Amino acid sequence: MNETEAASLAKAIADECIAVRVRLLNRVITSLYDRALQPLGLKANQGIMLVFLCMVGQASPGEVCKKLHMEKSTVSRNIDRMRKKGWVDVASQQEAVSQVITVTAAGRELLAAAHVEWQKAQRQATELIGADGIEAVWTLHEGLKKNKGVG
Amino acid sequence: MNETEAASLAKAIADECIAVRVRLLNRVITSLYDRALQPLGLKANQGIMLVFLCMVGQASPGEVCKKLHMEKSTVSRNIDRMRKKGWVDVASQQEAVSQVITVTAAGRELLAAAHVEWQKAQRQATELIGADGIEAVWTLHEGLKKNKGVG
DNA sequence: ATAGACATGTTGCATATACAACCTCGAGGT
DNA sequence: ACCTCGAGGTTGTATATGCAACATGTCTAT
Repeated sequence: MNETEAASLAKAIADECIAVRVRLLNRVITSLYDRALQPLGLKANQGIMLVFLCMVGQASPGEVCKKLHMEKSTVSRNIDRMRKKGWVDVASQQEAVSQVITVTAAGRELLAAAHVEWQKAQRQATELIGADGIEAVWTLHEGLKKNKGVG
Repeated sequence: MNETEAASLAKAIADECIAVRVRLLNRVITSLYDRALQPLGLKANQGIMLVFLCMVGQASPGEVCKKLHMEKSTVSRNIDRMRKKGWVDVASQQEAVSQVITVTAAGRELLAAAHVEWQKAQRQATELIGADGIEAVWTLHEGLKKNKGVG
């Protein structure tokens, strides 16, 4: 395989690859939200987890994994960080295997503060990808909900 | 802010948030490619960089950053890992600030091997998101190319 | 000339992600 | 009663990501 062959093969991959585009989109979008939330010491991912937990009231780590399609070790360590910051409580239910995560009052206050910053990022993201982009994101998300059962 | 207020605020965010959906999509899609490329010791991101470098022949780290919209520290460390594995060469041009990265013969062989595995992941991803999903991804990518100048 | 701005990379730190290995506990089967 | 198995979490290791700080070399304005 010489340089010319490699170049044309590479171009074929680059022209078609879904992962290239999805990962690029992820980096661009995530950076908008990370920067907006930075003053609160919150990253996009923990923000997403906080929103999910506030929404459902309480959940086990396993439920967070399933709904957000995050790896269990990621969830485990993120919950630990959030617990250390006082945003959530983790209770090992007596006689039960699974834990129960609840959001503290401080966590709810953080959610309220994050909402303001989130709106800024959401506005920037909307401007960046446009109405067509929004619709495209929703199309993709609906497909995943159908095929993966994610939240 | 009590639990009820937090729950409805959280639901409003979850229902609209672009980052939630983009990040979820990224995790799902990336895992398909990571698993397919795993036998080669290659992760999706280094695969993307390898494809880009093969396609253009040679590039500086800065050019990789711009085209792939990756942070310069990410590129710096990834190039270093790829150099250690013998996939690329890095030459500090004499009298020049910027470096020149080229793909080695081993790197081109890896590209050829990765192409086979890539096809598997690409097929899985296509099945997962469907024709509508493909079109949506392309819509989003075209928008980013227009607004961000990415490759 | 020389000082300061700028471009280019590297390194430190923290979080995010994922696979693998491990631990613990409860549920069934024998 | 005991043993295995599986579900649920934690920890180890590695890569990915991004901000901040730093190092270095170039270029420009004075």
